[in-house]
Amino acid sequence: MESKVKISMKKESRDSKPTIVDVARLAGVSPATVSHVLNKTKRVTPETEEKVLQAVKTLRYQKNALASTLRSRNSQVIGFVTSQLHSIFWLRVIRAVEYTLSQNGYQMFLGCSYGDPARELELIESMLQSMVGGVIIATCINEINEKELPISPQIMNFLEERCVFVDTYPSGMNVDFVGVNNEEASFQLVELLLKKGYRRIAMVNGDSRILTARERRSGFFKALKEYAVSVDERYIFEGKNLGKRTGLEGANYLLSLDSPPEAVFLASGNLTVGFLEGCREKGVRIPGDIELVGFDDIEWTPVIEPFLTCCVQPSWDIGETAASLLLEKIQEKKEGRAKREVRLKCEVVIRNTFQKG
Amino acid sequence: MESKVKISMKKESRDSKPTIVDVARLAGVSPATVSHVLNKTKRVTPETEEKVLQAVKTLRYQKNALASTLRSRNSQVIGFVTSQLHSIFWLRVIRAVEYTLSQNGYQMFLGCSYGDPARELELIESMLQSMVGGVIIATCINEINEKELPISPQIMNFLEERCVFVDTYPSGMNVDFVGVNNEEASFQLVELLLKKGYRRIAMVNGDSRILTARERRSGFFKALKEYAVSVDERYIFEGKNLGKRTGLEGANYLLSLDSPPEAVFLASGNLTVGFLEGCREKGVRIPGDIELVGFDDIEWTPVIEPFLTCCVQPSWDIGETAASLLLEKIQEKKEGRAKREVRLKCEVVIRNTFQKG
DNA sequence: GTGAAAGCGCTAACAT
DNA sequence: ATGTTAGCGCTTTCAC
Repeated sequence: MESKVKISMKKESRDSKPTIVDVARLAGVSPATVSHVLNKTKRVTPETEEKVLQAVKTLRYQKNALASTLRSRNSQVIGFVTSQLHSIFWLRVIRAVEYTLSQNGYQMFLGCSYGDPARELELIESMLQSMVGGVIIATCINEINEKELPISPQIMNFLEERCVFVDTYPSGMNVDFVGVNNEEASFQLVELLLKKGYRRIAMVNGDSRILTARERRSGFFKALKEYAVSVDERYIFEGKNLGKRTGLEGANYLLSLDSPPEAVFLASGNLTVGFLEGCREKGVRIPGDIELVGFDDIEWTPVIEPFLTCCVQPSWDIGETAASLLLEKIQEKKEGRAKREVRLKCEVVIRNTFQKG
Repeated sequence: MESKVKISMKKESRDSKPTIVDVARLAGVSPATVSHVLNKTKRVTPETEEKVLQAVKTLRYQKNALASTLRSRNSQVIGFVTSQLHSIFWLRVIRAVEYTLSQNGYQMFLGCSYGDPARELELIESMLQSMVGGVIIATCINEINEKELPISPQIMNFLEERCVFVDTYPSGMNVDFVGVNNEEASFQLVELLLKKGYRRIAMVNGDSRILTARERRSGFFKALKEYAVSVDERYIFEGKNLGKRTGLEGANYLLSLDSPPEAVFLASGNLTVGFLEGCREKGVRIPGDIELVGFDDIEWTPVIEPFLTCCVQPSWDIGETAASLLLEKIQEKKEGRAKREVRLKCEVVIRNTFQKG
C-alpha cells in the first residue's frame, strides 16, 4: 500500500516531466519499445508505433538528453573553443558553426580562452566532462610543448579523434584542419602593389610562430622575390600578435622612418584597424599619402572611406566546413582515417585607387 | 570466475575514463565518501579527505558532469538564446555572459533564433531537454499570443523561474529583465538637436511592437514635446525592425522629401549603418549636409569619419548583469521571489559638430 | 564519520 | 516483434 501511494504521488506531481516509463505505461508497451520507436533503432509494427507516438504526444514527452547520452555514449552536443571573441570575423564563424550544428540537431557549447593556452585546455577538459561529441577549436597553442603545457594522453587522443581545428593549429600536430590559403592570398595582395610600381613596400605582421602570420609573411616574401625586389629589413614590423595594438605600433614605427614606405601590407583585419588609428593620429591620409592592402576585410568598408583593397576570408564557409567535417568524422566511426586539411580561398577585393591604376 | 575476468577487463581498458568507483577503490573508501569530499557536502576527517584527493590526483579523475546533473538535478550549464548573431553589440553581450559564467564554473550553450519566435521556443525546449540550469534570452517574441504561438505551461513556468531576459521582453510578461534606459537616453540625444536650434527633426525607428523601439520612440516624442515642437508625421519613418535595411529605406524616404529634415534621430546602430549607406548613395555628406544622432555606437567611429554623436550601450555590463542575476536566482532557491527589472544607463557621447556648438 | 543500496532516465544485451 | 534486466556514473537517503 505504502509503495502504491508513492507511485501515484509521483505521477501526480506536475512539476516533474514525464519519463519514458510514463509513455510506455500509457501506450501499454515496455520502455525499450518506446526507445526503439523514438530512435528508429529496431523495427516495430506500425500499430505499436502509432500507440507510442500517440502517448508521446498526449504527455508532451521529451526525452532527457543527459540520460540518453550517459547511457548510449552518443552526445548531440559539440563544443566550440575560440581564442577570441572580439572581431566580426569570429562572430561570423560562430554563426556558421551554430547554424550548421543546429540544422543537424546538435547543440553548441561556446567557450573562449582569451588567448591563454592553459585556459584553452581547461575548456576542452570541462567539455569532455560534459561528454561532448566533439570540439571545434580556434587554438591559441602554437606548438605542443610538453614542459610548458603538458597535455594528457587522453586529451591528446581526443584532439586527434574528435576535433577539428579552424584558422590555425599547433605546429607538428596531425589533426583535421580548416583554414584559408594565407600564402597565396597574401602573395596576390602584395603583387597588386608591385604591379603598380611600388618598391618601398612594408609589412606589419604578428609573431611568426602563429601559423597564419607565418604563412602570410611567406606570401609577402615570395611576391617580393618574384619581382626581384630585395627585402628592406626596416620595412618589416612583426609584433606580438595579429591584434589592433600591433597595428598601431606598426604605424608609429613605419611612419616615423626617415624614408617611410610607399605601401604597406597588413597581415590581418585587426592590424589594419590599429594601423588606421595610427595614421589618423599622425595626420596621414588614407587613401592618399600611403597605399594599403590588408588581409581580411574590415567591417565598415562599404559604408565610409577608406575603401581598402583587401582579401575577404570566407568566414561563413570556414565555420560551416569545420562543423560539417566534424559531424562527418564523428558519425563515421572509422577511428584511424587520414586527417584532412581543407584550405578555402580568400577573395581579393580590389577597391579605390587600384581601380584607377 | 567469468565475472571477475570482466571486471579486470574493464579496469585495464585505457580508453575509458576513471569513475568515482575507481577513486573509491584506490583510496580504500566508499563512492559516497568520495562524492562528499569532492562536493564538500558532508564533513569528512582530514585523513580520509587526503586519501581521496590523492587518489583523484593519481587517476586524473574528472567527474562526469552528466551523471552528476542527472542524479542531483543541479546543472552547471546555462543557455543563451539570442535572436541575432550579426552585430558587434551582441558579440559583446555574449562575451560578457560567457566570461561571467565561466568565472563561476558554468558552461554556456549558445543558440540563435534568427528572429523566428517558433525557433526560439524550440531552442529553449532543447536546452531544457539537456537540463540546463537556466537560460538567458534575447527574445524575438514581442507579445504572448496563445493562438499564434502556444507556449506550454511547463515552458512558461521555466521562463518565469529560471530565466533572465536581456535587451527586451514580451510585453505583459512578469519576468526578470536586464536592459537599458532607452527612453531617457533617446530623450537626451534628441535634446542635443533641439538645443542646437534644429526644429525639422526626423526619426528612423523600427516597429513599435518591439519594446526597445517603443521606448526610444517615446523618448523622441517626449523631447519634442518638452521643447514645444510639434510632430511632423512626414518626418517619422518606422520600418519593420531595427535592422540595416530599415535604415537604408529611411534614408531613401527622408532624403527624397521636398523639404528634408535638418537632423535625424536613428533608433539603433544598425539603422545608422543603413542610413549612412543611403546618404552615401545619394551623395549626402555626413557630417555636413545633415545632422545625425544615433542610439548605440557604431564600431568604426573611433577610426574614421564620421564621428557620430550617439549613446553607447553598456554591452559588457548588460551581459554580466544578466548572467549574475540568473546565477543568483538559481542559487537562492526562493521560488516565488519578486521579479526584477534592471535598467543600465547608456553613456551619451558627444562628438564632432556638437563639440563646436 | 562512513558505507550500503537505491535510483536519476535512458539504452543495449539478452531473453522470449 | 516485444519485454526483461542490467547498468551508464553519479548523489542521496538511511543505516551503522
